[in-house]
Amino acid sequence: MARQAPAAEHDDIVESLVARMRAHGDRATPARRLLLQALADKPGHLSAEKLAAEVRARAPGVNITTIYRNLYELERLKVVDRTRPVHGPATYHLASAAHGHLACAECGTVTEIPGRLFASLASQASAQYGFVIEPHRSAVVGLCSGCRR
Amino acid sequence: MARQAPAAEHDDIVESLVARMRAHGDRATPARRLLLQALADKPGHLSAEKLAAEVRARAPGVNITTIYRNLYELERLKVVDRTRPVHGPATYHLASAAHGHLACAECGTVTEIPGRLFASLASQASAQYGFVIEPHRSAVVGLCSGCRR
DNA sequence: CTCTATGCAAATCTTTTGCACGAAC
DNA sequence: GTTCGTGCAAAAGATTTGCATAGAG
Repeated sequence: MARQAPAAEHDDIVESLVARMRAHGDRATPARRLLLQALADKPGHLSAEKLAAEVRARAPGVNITTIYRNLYELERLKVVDRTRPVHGPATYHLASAAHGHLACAECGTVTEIPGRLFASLASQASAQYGFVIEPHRSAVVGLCSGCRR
Repeated sequence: MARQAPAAEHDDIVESLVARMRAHGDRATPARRLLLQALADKPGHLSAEKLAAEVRARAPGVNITTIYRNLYELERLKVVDRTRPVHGPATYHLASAAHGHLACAECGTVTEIPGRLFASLASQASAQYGFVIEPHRSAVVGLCSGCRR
């Protein structure tokens, strides 16, 4: 339902995130709302440049610098996750449910997988190295089913 | 033993890798030998710039471009692995025994761990997504024991 | 001698920073 | 009215590319 209004569906998500920012003393600006909306609307992992394009579709004046500065702040607040693919610019997405990433070295595609697949690795890394892994920030490199052969 | 001649210890490794390159039609140049030697001598994960410094210690004229071009070729031949840390330039190291990486998001340290810790994740990624992971090319992000608290 | 590898300079791509002005509270 | 956010320009950092020449086979 509401197939014609995909953006509106995420208004509540955006507002709750704006509230979260304000709780940290950050102000609620149009550019921020639009950035959060772009992150909420687009399921995939987007680069700063792509996100800027999304924001500009509604507010043409927004500079890429603003996008970077807000992404940096959002990352600090753990609202968004930043992942670096094998090649090209870093990608960003809302820090949703626990999950990890499979990044294809060949085609660059990033696939989300449930965080529980990291359970075994997580317990061993913790026990043997005192290292606490954060799957949502990690990209495990390899070859996807399409590029495998 | 041979504590005073750490570089010489790896001469055979370097030569076998040079041979491997020649088998692919690549020529054996001084810059390449020195790059491979730097990779063999230094256990850690080094950036192109650091590797250039190592090479220049013995051959001052070598350009960073040459380093990048050779690293690209070595990566293609699967002689070296390339990993992208959370921040900063990509790092390179010899593709030795199967292993993975734990990259601390706080201090940037990269820790090598045995590839077998990825066994569970590997089998599930393969079974459920047809994705073949390559732990040696992957950096699992998190917090190291020192930065954890 | 032929073809690859390198040096050098310049371009490209991604991200960060300084500064002055405009907007949120 | 203060303080923070943004635009613009420029810088910085990392990597790639074009071209002429030096060097390996």
